[in-house]
Amino acid sequence: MATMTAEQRRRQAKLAYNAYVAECPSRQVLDAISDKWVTLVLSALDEGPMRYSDLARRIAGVSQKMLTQTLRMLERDGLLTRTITPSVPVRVDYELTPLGETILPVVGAIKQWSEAHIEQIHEARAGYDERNPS
Amino acid sequence: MATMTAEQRRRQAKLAYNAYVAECPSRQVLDAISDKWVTLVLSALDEGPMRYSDLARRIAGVSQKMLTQTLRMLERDGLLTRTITPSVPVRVDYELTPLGETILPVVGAIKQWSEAHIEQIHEARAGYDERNPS
DNA sequence: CCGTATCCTCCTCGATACTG
DNA sequence: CAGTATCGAGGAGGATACGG
Repeated sequence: MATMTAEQRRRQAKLAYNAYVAECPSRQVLDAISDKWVTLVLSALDEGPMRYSDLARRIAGVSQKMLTQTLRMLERDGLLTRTITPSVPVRVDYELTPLGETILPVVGAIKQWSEAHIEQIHEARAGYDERNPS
Repeated sequence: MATMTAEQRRRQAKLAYNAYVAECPSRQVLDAISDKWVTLVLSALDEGPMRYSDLARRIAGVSQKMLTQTLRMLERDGLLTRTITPSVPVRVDYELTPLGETILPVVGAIKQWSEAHIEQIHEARAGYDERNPS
């Protein structure tokens, strides 16, 4: 449309850019693993398969709702499998898939960088907060 | 308190666990870089210092508010510097610090894993959604 | 040019209660 | 045991308008 105002063109560009960013693989993966409980679940399962109740106990702060939601997301993304044993009472086991295992080194890299540099970050924050009170 | 109920003990444990997780270096760093605009800003600045308006143009989808907020966070964490030149009109330049540069490989690792495996994830999602309609 | 201030909306997440 | 259903508070983030 040649008759678009500059205003309209800017909005269009913004929408297009945001759609593009949303499709970005890095963005999708980052969104997935930055979820509060995801790394905790993945790390726990790295030590072997676990039942729902094991995970709930191990990750003490999580609510039932969030644990279930997190597990469903990870199952949907193919990072873990969910196996139901229809005994009474039922038993549900979760286990990392090979794909799920391949992402652990990435999480490990983040962990390593974090532990190596968190001190510097804290110092930077303290300095900044001192220079900028309020 | 020995007179605590089981209910109270569970709440205590949950609070303690959440406080512990909040302090975790990985958590803090993950929270920082998983922000929608952070990786885009860091990547842009990897190519060299930039003015505020350069960043705004380059990252087309961001609002002024979010761009400023993101830059302040990164400055506070010591990942970039902010230099004001009090000309008229003012000029503000942003530049990565050495610390900021060291985090780029981590972001790169995420990007690499994502691009290598996003296809598998999309297939897993499609399969899951087919098996679980609704 | 580089922001701040305000308002307003959506959406996440926890708490709680209930079920096969 | 392993969830689902519902509600409500709180925060993130965009739009808009204004300021140094």
